[in-house]
Amino acid sequence: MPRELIDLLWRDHPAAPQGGTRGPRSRITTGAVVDAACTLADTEGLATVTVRRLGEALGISTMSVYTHVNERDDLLVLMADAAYARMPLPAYGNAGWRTRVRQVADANLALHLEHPWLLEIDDERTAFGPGTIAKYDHELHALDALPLDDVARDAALTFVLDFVRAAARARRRDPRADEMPQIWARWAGRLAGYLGDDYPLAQRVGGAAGEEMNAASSPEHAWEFGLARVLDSLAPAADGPGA
Amino acid sequence: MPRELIDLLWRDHPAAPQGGTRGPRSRITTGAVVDAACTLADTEGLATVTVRRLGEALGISTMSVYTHVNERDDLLVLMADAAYARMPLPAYGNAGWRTRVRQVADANLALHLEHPWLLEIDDERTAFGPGTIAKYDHELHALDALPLDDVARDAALTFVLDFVRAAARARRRDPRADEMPQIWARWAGRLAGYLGDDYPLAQRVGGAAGEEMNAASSPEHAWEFGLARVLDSLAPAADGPGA
DNA sequence: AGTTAACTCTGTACGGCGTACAACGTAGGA
DNA sequence: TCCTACGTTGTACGCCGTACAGAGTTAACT
Repeated sequence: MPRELIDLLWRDHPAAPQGGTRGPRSRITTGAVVDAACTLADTEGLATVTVRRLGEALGISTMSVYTHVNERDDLLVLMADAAYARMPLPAYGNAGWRTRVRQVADANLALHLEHPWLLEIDDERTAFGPGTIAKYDHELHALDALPLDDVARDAALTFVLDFVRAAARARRRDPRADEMPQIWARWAGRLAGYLGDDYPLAQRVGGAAGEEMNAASSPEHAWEFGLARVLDSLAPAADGPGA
Repeated sequence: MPRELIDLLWRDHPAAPQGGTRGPRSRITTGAVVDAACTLADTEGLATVTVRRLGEALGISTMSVYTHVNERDDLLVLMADAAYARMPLPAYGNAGWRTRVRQVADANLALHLEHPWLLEIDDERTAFGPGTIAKYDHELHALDALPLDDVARDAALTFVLDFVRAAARARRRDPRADEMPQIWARWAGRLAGYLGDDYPLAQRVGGAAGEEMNAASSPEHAWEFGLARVLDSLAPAADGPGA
């Protein structure tokens, strides 16, 4: 089944090619492969989503995976689109643009916290998937009330989503997090020796930011700080170019 | 020479351990390994920076690389810190905060365009390197004139730099760029068939954004759009919390 | 009904990767 | 002089993605 990626992305669409009828029916669908890959990535990280482990999880041989997916890079695109497709896209009702944009930002943050591996997938071809397009359309409508032309509307949405991605990246649990206390214990003294009294501002601010990061409340603080600024930055457009 | 990463990062500092004097002098320094890795990444991409290729480029055996660097992940940290260390950090003079922040943003954009592989390195331990700390200190001073406490100042700088990283990521040349025209030629018709008249907003805006992206002037436009918004979003702080 | 062609499934194999380990060579300190 | 710390290297192991060829299965065609 060497169907092209575009047809695999749209495999649930009525117009999608279904492949010939000859030969044995495959025991597994492309959708099942993608789902298995997603749950594997959710539970053990994207790095463990190897073709071999995926075949094992599905109860098929390693090479059989390639019956349903052309190559690993394609699989990553399918995974990302599947994750986007599963996002709830609640109607905005008569909410104002601030509420709408905040809703979009919250939904995307939740998405990336639930599927951190999405941050590691950066393939332009994802843009042509049905889930991605549906999400894009829905999120563009959050900006309906703002007087932006098409290009500016796309740029504004990108601006918001890039902020969310950066916030999600900062919140992501470092795979080295378990060792960091020991590492820090070994490093702190030596680093202090190297630094001495140099860079007092960096030392003070960095120390404060580091403590804040362990304060548990920090991520929410940084999120609110940034999101408020993002919203403010879009506000002038709402009041016309003269504001 | 199994020195710890922290000591390798600060290898040029007078207080850094130099290792014993016994045995043959190594023909190559850690700095040379890092430099070779950076130029290799600049010219052929980070994926080609393998231990084997690095040894080849340096004229030493594969395993000799491990004499100067503990593991590949450590090498990436050293590379990132080296890139930061090489950034020019010009004095701000009496420029206002807007000029300063713009200068910081421009410098970081230039850095990421010159070394796109920096976007692929995301290791918290980089924060403890001398180049990274010097850069951090310098950039924090760009915000001197803004009435921000330490935690907010760090958050504001992160906000700016995250925007720059996202912009650089968008400008980065996709490794699949060469094939995209052919891919698109094969996909365009089928995608139109799948989409039909659905998602008219997404189709219109996406089309406009896509055309704009081929307009060569687009990246500068998006950059100016976003940067202006980032600066505006910091402005209220300058006028006090009441504004 | 028999043949053919399309299709799934699988095992083997190749060239890559990071790196553990042991052997060997080389130099200063005792 | 011998010891010992250190640099250098080759081999080997367990991963990875995937090309390829063969075997088994089924519907369509003659």
